[in-house]
Amino acid sequence: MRIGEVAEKAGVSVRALRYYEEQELLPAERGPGGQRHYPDTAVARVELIQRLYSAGLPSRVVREVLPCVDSGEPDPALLGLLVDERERVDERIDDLLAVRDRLDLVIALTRDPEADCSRLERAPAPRPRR
Amino acid sequence: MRIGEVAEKAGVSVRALRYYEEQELLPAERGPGGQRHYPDTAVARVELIQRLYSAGLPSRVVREVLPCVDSGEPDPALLGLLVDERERVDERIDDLLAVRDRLDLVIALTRDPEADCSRLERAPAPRPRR
DNA sequence: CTTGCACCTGACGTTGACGTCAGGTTCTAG
DNA sequence: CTAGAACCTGACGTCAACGTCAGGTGCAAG
Repeated sequence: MRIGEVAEKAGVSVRALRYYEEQELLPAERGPGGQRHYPDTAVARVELIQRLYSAGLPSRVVREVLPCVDSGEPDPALLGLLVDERERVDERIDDLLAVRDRLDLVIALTRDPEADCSRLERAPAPRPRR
Repeated sequence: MRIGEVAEKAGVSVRALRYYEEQELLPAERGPGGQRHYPDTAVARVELIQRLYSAGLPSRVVREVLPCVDSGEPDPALLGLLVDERERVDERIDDLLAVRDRLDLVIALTRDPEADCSRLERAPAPRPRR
């Protein structure tokens, strides 16, 4: 596949794909004219990259864990890093759930000001930050 | 409370609090010497701001919905915006859950290469991006 | 062959959420 | 009263993940 097709299928810009290559997140073969050529698996890899970014993993970490996470190949040297990041993702999930609950509460109150506001507590017991 | 105490309790920098005031996210009273003074509720508000940022809400949206979300005061004009953002938060949660599952899989494989890898599918059926 | 779109390589611009530094002021402990 | 910590206001720096522009090349169609 050429770059434009990958970009469209993965829902990202062409620029982003060139950036990923530069960052060594997504290698590309080159045709005789210098054009990039990608295997079909590239689309899924881009989607994974996007999810990792969306999960808030810093680019350095993405670069380190990507080969391992993408292929499923275990790498004992990365275990600690993987566990740490899993922990952070978990915390973020809790944050997001709290925000969602908060939004739900306000939405419910907006739709029906007499709604049962007691089901959701005011503040969902924040945990210590970094 | 003075700015340093709020910063410590909320786990953010003093600079961040001044930035929040500048962005009209967190107003501050001023003492005679020009020093900022915050009510006790400021700590919770800062934590909420952090969570909203962490949830990926753009600053413009945070600025708009913060008063309403913080106080719980309903504002019908914001209903659409709130619902939209709730939707986006939901999508991010799904992303994070997928990433966590992925990390769990690799961690399990690293710890025990003979583990049951079939329980988690290779790709958790990505939904269309923005 | 040429038109036109997709692609190429630099290289500079952008945005958000602060970090950091300079140079001065205010507050608090002894 | 005085030292030092905590605070103040600019103002410039930073970093990631691209956007955008300029100027040139590759490739499939008619």
